[in-house]
This record gives sequence, structure tokens and C-alpha cells, in this order.
Amino acid sequence: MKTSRFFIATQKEVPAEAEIVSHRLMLRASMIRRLSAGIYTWLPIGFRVMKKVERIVREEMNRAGALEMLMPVVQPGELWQQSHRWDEYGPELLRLKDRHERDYVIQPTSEEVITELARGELKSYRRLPIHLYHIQTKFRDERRPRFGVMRSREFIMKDGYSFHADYADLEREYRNMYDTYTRIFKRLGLKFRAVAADTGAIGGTGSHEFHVLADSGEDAIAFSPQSDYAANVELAEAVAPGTRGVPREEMKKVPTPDKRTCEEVAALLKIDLKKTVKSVLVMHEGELHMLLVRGDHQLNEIKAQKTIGAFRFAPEKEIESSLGKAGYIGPVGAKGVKVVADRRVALMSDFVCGANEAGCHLTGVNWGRDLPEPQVADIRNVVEGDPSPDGKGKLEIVRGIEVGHIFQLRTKYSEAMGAKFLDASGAEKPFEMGCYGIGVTRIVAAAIEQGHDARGIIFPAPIAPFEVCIVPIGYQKNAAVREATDKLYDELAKSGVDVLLDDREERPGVLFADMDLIGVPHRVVLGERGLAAGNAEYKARRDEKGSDVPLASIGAHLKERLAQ
RNA sequence: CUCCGUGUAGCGCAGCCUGGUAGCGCACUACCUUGGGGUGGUAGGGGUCGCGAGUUCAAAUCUCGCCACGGAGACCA
Repeated sequence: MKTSRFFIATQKEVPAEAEIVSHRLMLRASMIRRLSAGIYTWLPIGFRVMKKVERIVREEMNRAGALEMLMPVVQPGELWQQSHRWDEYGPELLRLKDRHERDYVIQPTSEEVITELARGELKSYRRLPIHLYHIQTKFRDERRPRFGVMRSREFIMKDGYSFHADYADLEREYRNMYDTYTRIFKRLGLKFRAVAADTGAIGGTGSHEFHVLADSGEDAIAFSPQSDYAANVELAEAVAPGTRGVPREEMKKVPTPDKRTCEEVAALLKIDLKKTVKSVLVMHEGELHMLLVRGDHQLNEIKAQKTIGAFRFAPEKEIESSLGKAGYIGPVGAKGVKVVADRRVALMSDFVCGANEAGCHLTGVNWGRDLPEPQVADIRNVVEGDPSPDGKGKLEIVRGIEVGHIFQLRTKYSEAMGAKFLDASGAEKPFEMGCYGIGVTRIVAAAIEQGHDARGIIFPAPIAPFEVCIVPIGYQKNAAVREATDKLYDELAKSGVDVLLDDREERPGVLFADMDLIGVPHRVVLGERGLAAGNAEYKARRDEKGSDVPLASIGAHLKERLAQ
């Protein structure tokens, strides 16, 4: 490909709306253009990258025995009513009506269609197992689309669905997919980690998320370097080994005027933040609950909801009408309030909390003596240094971008939609199902979050828009440069290298800047100066400096680099 | 959903407070210049100032409504 005939529309300036580096660089590199909120056009450069990601995903899925197919983007609402997702999904599901006023949805995933297909086609256990997948446009009407294609409304995903006669076979395929995903992300050249995820209401033993590691990631992942334990921070169990200390202090009321937060109180009293307890008042079905976590910990709403059920935070008014001024409430003498303490809090002694009196806190508080033993539950986020739930080592926390998710659906859809087969004994059974997703377009953004510098994108070679670029200096004017350039270009193109020749009549600086920006991993510069000495210059995108390579062997040199 | 902010050329912005001929930079077109890290110059083209109402002799500018976009927000006693 020659740049003069290609679509390069790089820019120095970038729309102010682009917040994260991948979004900025994708716009600047002319990979994408925004059409509407969360909806993007993929320009040729971006399209090439996306297709390379797709290809690797496709090759590995096929290798793993899955069969590619294609399901419609527009799906009848009726199927979604059968699976109950019509009601469960909420406003993220884009619904529309056709001219006959019939309901349709734009698919966010395809469980309904695939289950409907299986219901009609897979009548016998002899046809099982089978794994079907497609790579297709999805739509989720996100509340707040942002970060470019990282969190867009329209996106491309590979979603696969497997059908099994029994759970053991589903587990086998699940492991197969775990291994396949691991291979895919390795081939993509990304740093990633598989983490245990929430199995939610569906249960079953299996759900893993695959995260590309990047500081800008939206998810925090807790893992133990001493074992293979890894989980989303929101789900990681916070354990609290040890026993409660014996009380040494008397409970005392101390004045803490204008000190409402644990941090302020700890600073005023000159005590460790770990001696304080945060009291959070919530309302669940008309009943007030007080949730207690240690001053330096954070409440985990998901865990708390699992413990007491759905709740909302109590507004200041409700706090004042029940216990007193917000900022000074606490569990001691909290009448009409159910107290739930985090495991860690339940082990505390001589702690500090609000006194339910404006401007006052209590010190030296102890369970059993000053207030009744509380209900105890895991209701906080884990923090760095917490013991690993599997008992091996201490947790570390890194940030990640979720790019893959594998899930054991079990019989949720097959039962809801009556998708059954006959087993060997002639009995009718619902399929055991698995589903497996990979965010193709999100991977492109994630790769950029992981690979960039001040000059632009640094793509892993397997997904770069081009493998090699040739930058001639004076291509339009210097016959020797032109000749050497054309010769090398033809040689590389003929041997199947994905090569880009920058033949634009621009200053060298412009060419260099553009090639760096779009992230081509290997670059050859041919100029009068070097050619006079019989040399080409080779530079890898990651390197600061290039090196001279004899012109005669530059082709071989490149092929060697590409093979690495 | 709530609060805040912003809508002026493809992009980044100024002008608005204090109403009076719509501007700058990038990009684009032509020519000259330059040629190893976004060269310098000359001349151009491109605008319903988000939409609608109101005030006024006169509205990008003031008022009201709407729309779009962006940011923040259950953070926590």
C-alpha cells in the first residue's frame, strides 16, 4: 500500500471530548471518527487493526472446534419476551418497531436467537456437543457512552454459545475456552489476566473475565502473586483472620466539633485511622440499617446488598430524624436500627465511632460491653495487602480493561425457551449451555492503552495496521532514492509482507510523525545520505534510535525481525 | 436520573461581560520556498454563530424555552 492512495487523515489537534489516551490517539491517527454519541465509523487504518484482531480470534476459535456463523442484528422482540430479557434488560436494550408495529430489538448479545435455533435443530444428544459463534455488531444503549470505542454503544463482539448434554461436558468446553482465550490474548501480544468473576443469580462454578492490564482500566483486579487467585475487586472476598483484642479502655465521649469524617476525627485525636469505624445508614424496605466498615476501608455496595437486600442510602433528613446529625452517628445506642458490621470491624476493640450527638464521638468502644454483638458480614472492598481468600499470600491490586468473558449459562435459556433434546435413554432434557464473549473493538482501544508513548501508538506487531513502513527522503525528486524504494517495496510486497510506502510529497518530519503516530512497528528510511554509503536505516517503533543496515540485506533483515 | 459546564468553518479556540460589517490557529486549494522529525511565505475557498421564541432601530452577544454534547455524582457519615 502506498500512502498517496491510502486514507490517512492524521491530526495534531484532537477534539476536547477525548479523555483517555486511546481515544485521543485513535482520533489523531485517523482510525475512527465519531458519528453520534457512542457510535463510530472505522476508517481504513482502524479497520485494518480491527480485522487483524478479528482474524486471530477467528483462527483460534476455529482451532478450538467452534463453528463460525452469523446471526441477525435485528431480532424479534418475541424471542426476548420468551427469555424474559425483554423485561429484565432495561433501557440498555434498544427496541424498535417495524411498519407492522411489531417489536424488534438490536441485539446486545444473541442467546435468544441461538437457543431458538438449537430448539429447532438439535433434537438429539448425538448432535452434541456443539459450539457456534459469530463476530457481529452489537448495540447497548449505554447511559453514558465515553472513552471512544472503549465504552461505545455500537461495538463488535465475538460471541459464542455451546450446547451440551450434561454439565460435565459443559465444564470441559469451558476449560477449552479458558485455554483458547489465553492463547488468543497471547497471540494478540497483550499483557492480560484471567480473573474469577461473579456467577450472579445463575450460579454454577464458572465465570471468568479476561482483562488487559492498563493503569487507565475501569476495573480493579485483586490477585495473589503466591497463587493463581485473581478476582474483580468488587467480588474479591475480604477475609479477616485473627481474634478480637481484649478491651483496655473505658468508653468515653469526646468533643469533635466540625470533624465529620473518619480522617478528620483520627487527625484530631491523633490516632490511627484503623482505630475508627465508619457508620453508613441505609434504608432497606422501610427499615434502617447501619453498615460499619473500618475508617480506612470502603463499603462494597454489591456485597452489602447481598447481605441485607436492595437498599438506598439514607438522605441527611432521615439520618437527623433518627439518630442525629450526619457525621456523628454510630452504632452505640442506635435504637430502631439494625447494625451490620464488616468482619474486620467485628474484630476491633477500643474503637472510635460517632456518638449520635452532634460534635461528639466515642472512644474506647467495645463489642459486647458497650453495645450488642452485631450481625457480621463481608461488606467491604478488599485493599492491597489483605490476605488472599485462598490463604496463600497477600493481595495486590492492578487495573484492567475487561475484554473477554466466559460464562456457564447452564439451563437458564434452554429452560426458559423450552430448548430440549432427547438423551440416550430417550428422556427429554434442556441443554446445558455456555457463552463466551470477546470485545473485538474494545481490544483495539485496550491495546493502545497498553502500548503508546509521546509520539503515538505502539501496536503489538500482530495487530498493527501495517507491519513495515518505508519512508523515503526525497522520493519525488531523487531518482536513486526512488529506485531503491520501489525495489524494496516490491520485494516486500511480493513476499507477503504488509508494507506501507510513504510516497507523499511532504517534509520528512511529517512522514516520520505520521508513521510513529499510527504505530507501524518496523520502519525503513531510505535517503540520499544513507544510499551513498550503501545503507538503509532500520528502526523499530519501540526504539529511540535506528541503525544502518546494508541495502542489499535490508529485506532479509526485516523478514528476520518480522519472524520474531 | 441529578447537578455543573459547553455549543461560533472539518478540528482547536477567541469574540458574548459592555448589542452595531464574524475572527485567529490547524486542516483544505493554488503558486513560490524548503527537503532527515509536523519548513517559511503569498493569495484563496469555506459560517443558518445548536434550534425556537422574546426584548431592541439592531442579537453570536441580553431574556426564556428546547435540543445536543461533555464533565461530575450513590463515597458515606
